[in-house]
Amino acid sequence: MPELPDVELYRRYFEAHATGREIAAVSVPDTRILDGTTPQALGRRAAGRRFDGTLRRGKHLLARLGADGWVAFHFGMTGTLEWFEDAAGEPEHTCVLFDFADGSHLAIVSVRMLGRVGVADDAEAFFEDRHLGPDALDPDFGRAAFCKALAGRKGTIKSALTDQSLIAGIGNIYSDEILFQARVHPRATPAALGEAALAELYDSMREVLLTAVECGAGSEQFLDRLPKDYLLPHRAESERCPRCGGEIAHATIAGRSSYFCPNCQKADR
DNA sequence: AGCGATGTTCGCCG
DNA sequence: TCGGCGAACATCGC
Repeated sequence: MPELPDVELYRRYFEAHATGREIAAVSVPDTRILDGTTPQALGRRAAGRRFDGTLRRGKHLLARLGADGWVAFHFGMTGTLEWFEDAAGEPEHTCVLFDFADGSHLAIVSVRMLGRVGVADDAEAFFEDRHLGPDALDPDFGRAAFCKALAGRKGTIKSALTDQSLIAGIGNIYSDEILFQARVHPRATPAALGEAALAELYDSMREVLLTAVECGAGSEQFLDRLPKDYLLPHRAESERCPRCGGEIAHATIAGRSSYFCPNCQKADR
């Protein structure tokens, strides 16, 4: 699940449960998730300190340890955060575990091991190292910057939207929803779309991501809460378009499984 | 049993 | 140089 809306909700969850608690110890039941650090280094950096703020850019969540830098989380395809009070509540597949001094815990859970946990001294440098573009919801990333970022691209609009070095935060699921809402075919090219359609696509991008956060992306009731004309609940084989009733098409585009409505979504608008 | 899955990265190719 | 593509990573569920 973790694309921008999911990670934004993880960030809020982290703020609600982990921020402010004194960290007594850090353990790493599965070190494969560590990226550029060791259990010892992570423990030295965090033990005895408190998380005092969070920062999200795209799908990366960073948690600040005062002047001692950051712990960086990336959730891959299946990673989650889980805070719990009773030690017996430790989830399966816990890779990193923060034990707080008050007896509660925060688990970083990753079933498929595609997530990453690292440390950083400087957040901006961390993002630069990863060639991460501006966050899709960054207020400073406006229509003009969006159009400029996409305009020169030769490939499909879908590959551009999901390129984290161009715009950070959009993955396979939300690129499909954004294109559906903008009525743009995933194989359209930025050049064929032109400035006006790209500007509309920008509006759809913001609207979709903000709506997904508001509706509680990833929660059980999420699909029911979404507006009636959203593709997400119908993003499957032989489903019907919530707008025109036509059959949803499935194709591999930009190397990813893509769902769209061939009737509503056009390559040149 | 086999295939595909919300992500990222790398090598190969046009 | 750019972009598409497939594989790899690891595991689960249909």
